[in-house]
Amino acid sequence: MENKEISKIFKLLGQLMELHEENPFKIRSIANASFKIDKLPFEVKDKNEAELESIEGIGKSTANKIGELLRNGSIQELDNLLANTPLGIIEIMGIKGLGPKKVKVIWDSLGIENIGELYYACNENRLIEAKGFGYKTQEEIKKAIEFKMANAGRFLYAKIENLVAVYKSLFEKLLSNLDKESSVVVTGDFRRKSEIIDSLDFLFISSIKNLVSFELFDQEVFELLETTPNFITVKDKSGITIKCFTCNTENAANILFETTGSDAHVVNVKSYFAAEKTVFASEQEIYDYAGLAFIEPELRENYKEIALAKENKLPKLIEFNDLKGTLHNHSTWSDGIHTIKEMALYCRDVLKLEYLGMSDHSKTAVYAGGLSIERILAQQKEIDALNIEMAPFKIFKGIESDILGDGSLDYPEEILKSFDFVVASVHSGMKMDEQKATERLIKAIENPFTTVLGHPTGRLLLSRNGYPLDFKRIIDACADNGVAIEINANPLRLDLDWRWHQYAIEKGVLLAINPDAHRTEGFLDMKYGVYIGRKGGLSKEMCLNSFNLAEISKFFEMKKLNSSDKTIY
DNA sequence: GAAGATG
DNA sequence: CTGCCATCTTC
Repeated sequence: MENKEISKIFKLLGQLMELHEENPFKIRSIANASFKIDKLPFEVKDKNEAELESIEGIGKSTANKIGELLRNGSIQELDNLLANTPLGIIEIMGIKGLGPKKVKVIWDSLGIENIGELYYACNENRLIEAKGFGYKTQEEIKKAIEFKMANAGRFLYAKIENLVAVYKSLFEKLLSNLDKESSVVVTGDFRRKSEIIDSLDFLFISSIKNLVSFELFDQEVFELLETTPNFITVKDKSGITIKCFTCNTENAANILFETTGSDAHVVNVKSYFAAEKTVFASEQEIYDYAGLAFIEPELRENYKEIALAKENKLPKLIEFNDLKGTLHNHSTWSDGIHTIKEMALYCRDVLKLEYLGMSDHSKTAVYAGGLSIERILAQQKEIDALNIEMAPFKIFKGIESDILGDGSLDYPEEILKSFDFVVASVHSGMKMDEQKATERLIKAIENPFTTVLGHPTGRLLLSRNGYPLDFKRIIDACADNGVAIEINANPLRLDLDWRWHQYAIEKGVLLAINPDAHRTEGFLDMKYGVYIGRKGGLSKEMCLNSFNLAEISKFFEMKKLNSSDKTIY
């Protein structure tokens, strides 16, 4: 069991204790332990109880509970609480805006025990009757429920990556019993590397007709949704839809092309066919037949890729190895769990990068350990020393500066001046309308010290919509001011959305694949940033952190040179 | 810790 | 009715 999971279980335990009004001191210690465990730089499962007890913020009883959880896979106290709490109540606690206190109020006073009832109560305007609830809260909750419903059964790419491999090998095994020559390939959303996956699609290639029936599946695990002779749809326990297509080896290329989609792409490619034809030896042949250059699966979204293929002007898509460094990362100076040195060593020795951009949180982000001016100066001293020690590897001094409500950055000019680069991002006031949010961002972009615009919309996929933006104006402003835009590589963000990459690239705006790492493993998220950049048509030439050390040093210097003859206010 | 909603 | 403060929740 990993720290993240343990932390989540303790969080739930704390919430349930609060829901059942247990001793506030005990609740505090459990909540505290949850927070601490998530931020530990080592795995709790590798330590014994005595070692755990010596961790600041974890006492004897908490250490015991961790031990119990690791031994038994459960905690008795939690099981008891769970037995006394309807499942629906626990689901309700997962809705944004509702913590244990408020959930208790609606459970007790309105008798609501599941999300359906809660939604009904919102629609009947009954929630405002409960103490602590007003019209605005009711509408927020209603929206949150609608958002949740609309996203049920959808999954982040990164969340189901392992599952895809598991199912693929399972299906391969099942099929090989029937046909030694059979093969299974992944198709659909996943093959196109969509940021959100609505269904896992597999293509079974075999000479046997009507190969797939529900008998193939473990009916304890899968629920049948739909079946036709060459197609079956099932749902697994996690709620994801799995589509299995079958074809023979002769039409495999065609069916792979069609099931990969997107539908609009397939239709558009076929419109280039001189005559209807379905037998191809490979996808390459399909594109040849249409008079188009081969189009990588992730580009097949009918977003100009066909016009580019027609002119043979498709970009050479970026690859992980094109990245020479990484910008926008956190350390123990703010809310990261590894020191600058640990982060730097990982970049240098494991990832073989040439540089690391540190950008901890700025002072307004107090909840994330944002840096006071004094601490910035101290951090920069540490970086200077590390740069001598680790040369030629380079650590750039940066900051993730909050963009305040009025669009200004978080420090006075003389401090902003001290950084090699500044990532400017919004962390507060996320409910602005399009006009206000756009003006605010443009003001931050026009700040001469802004180097990179961080996670432009603030979205968290499947959990929170970003604020609305006029993307054209934002990107145009970046082009005018020489500001790069981040592709935040955290699989939950992937923000800037790939649908805007082409426009940015056309305007000459560089995109930075930023992991936003809070620990060494966080750097690996850059893989997802690369995937989504590829989807947006990003080449290494337009990626800021594909620049080598000399190039990016020059880029930062030029930006600073330009900013020195401008003033902010 | 600040900010927004509520009472 | 207003101002002010306490509580809950999020970032």
